[in-house]
Amino acid sequence: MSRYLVTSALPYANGPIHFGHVAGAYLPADVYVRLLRMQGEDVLFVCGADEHGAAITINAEQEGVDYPSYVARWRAEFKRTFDRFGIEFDVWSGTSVCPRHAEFSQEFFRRLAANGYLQKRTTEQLYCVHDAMFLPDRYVLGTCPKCGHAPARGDECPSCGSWLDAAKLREPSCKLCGNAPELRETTHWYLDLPKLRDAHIGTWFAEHEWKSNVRGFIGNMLEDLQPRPITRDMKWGVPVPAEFLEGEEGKVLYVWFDAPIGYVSMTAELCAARGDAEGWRRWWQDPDTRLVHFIGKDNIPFHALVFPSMLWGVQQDYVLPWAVPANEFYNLQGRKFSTSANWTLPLDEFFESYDAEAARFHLIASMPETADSEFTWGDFQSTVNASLADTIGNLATRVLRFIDKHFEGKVPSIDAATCVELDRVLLEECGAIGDPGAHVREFRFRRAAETFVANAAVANVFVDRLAPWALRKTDPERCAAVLNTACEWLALLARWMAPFMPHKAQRLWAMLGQAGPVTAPGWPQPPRPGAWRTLPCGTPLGEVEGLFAKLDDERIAGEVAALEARAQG
RNA sequence: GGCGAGGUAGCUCAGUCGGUUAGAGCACUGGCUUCAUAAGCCAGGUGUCGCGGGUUCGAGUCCCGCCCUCGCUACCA
Repeated sequence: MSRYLVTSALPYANGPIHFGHVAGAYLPADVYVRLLRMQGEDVLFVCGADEHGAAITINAEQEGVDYPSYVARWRAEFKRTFDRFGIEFDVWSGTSVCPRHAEFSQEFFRRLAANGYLQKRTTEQLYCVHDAMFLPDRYVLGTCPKCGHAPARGDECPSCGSWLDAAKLREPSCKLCGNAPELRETTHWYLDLPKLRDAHIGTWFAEHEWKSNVRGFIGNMLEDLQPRPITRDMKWGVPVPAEFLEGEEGKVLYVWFDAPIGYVSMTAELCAARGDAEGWRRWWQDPDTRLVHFIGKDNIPFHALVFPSMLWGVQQDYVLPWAVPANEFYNLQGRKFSTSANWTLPLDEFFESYDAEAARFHLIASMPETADSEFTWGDFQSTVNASLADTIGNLATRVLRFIDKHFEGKVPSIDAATCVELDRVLLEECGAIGDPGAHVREFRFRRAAETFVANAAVANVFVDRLAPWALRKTDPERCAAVLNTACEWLALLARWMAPFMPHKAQRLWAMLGQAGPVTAPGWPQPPRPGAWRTLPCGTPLGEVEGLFAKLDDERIAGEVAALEARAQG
């Protein structure tokens, strides 16, 4: 048995997260974690908000809010969204409030410096006197030195598309205040990625298996790697350790340097809360740990290259990522999610009207696993109606209501010989049965969802073939045996359902008269004849209710219209 | 510009190391059934596998060229 340390990308505390983030980095991780737990693995699921960086300070100041309050608001907002989706981290924190975050981050910096993986460089950068800050390239506007187009951004000209050096823009101005910035010298530390690549990371990456998007992106980057600055001239962030400053003030670790260290410091926060201050080492410095980073594709360089380089470069026996199941992007009805263009699904309204677990399942079933994908209302309706309500929900009600009416609401009886016969029919003649969990472990979430639905469809075929409504009149014992078998299958479905839709699974479990958590018996082995039944005959069933409500066409059309209306303003 | 991914049925997509008549779901049509949330089951496909070449006994799959779509291009998360 391995130990799994699972992380989801730390959401940046500067704006709302949407379905795309959930589908890409949080929901798959939650499903993965729930499955591993049912399989008896030792798992820790870590996440928190990423709370430093220039964008946060600028927006907080524009709103006239202090930084800690600003990020606290987003931290709470994110948590609310995760709660509504049923995404349950073992620890949820934030890089500005996690107790030992600064300590860990500074320690990484010191160790990397001591091991010769940092370089100090002095460069000239544009400084805005009015805003009292060095300007990130994107905050510089000016005239493109190549094509004369204005305004061009400091990083790229929107007209000719060429890469620009902000310092070479003609007539530069600060995007925030409009004043002309001046060039000032500043000193920063750079992470020596080429050296780390040559020392170990290049080989490590080449010898490990990766998702194709990760291998493609990083493989390409490795060929032309530059040292990367990891400090900034700012107030908000983890201070550069004082002994490095030599009198200079106001330097902090670059947000992308300290953010992933949050995975470590938050693990330590959790362990400390459990009374084991050094317990984090068991997760981070024991080679039996499998470190799994769930992220969107925008985070690939950091999780598959920069952070591993840091982890290795400190020479403290940190484990390196075992898997980086990076997803692509999830769009909304043909366009990118966009807060500014109002192309969004307001979460409050969504959860007032729709079942959170149905949403979970649909996001899993349409996840951008290998290519960008999208949420469309039509697809959502199709998943809810065809897969969840018709195939799965209706299976439960057709079987259980029948039993309520004709078998006193108890699991009907079956004898050993009939078990053998019906096992054969169900398991061998009613369609292909797969293990959704096997696909989840391979990070094939869409296929896992598909397999789960297919497993439910098998039972519909079984019930139709055996036609218990006819048997009831001709052979009541056989009728009971058929319904018994259908109940057993429902119990199996409830367990298979649990990682995807934990509450629905629990309800189905209760409908079958089962006490305790549906997760308690663990993840089911693939059913084999004579080795899968668990229900004692005569168990009283619970109250039968519909698991999933169907969505009608008008309602869906209304949502599409509302989405477009919001975007029109 | 560079890099990457993709272009397969009306729609969404799956197709592993090249190997039978190219598959699934949805939608649609017909039949069966009546336990169930008007649910279920069975049956139904003439698809230039983006275009053009090439390699091969054999190409959706490999190679070359072209067209189209999208994303990324690491300093802004």
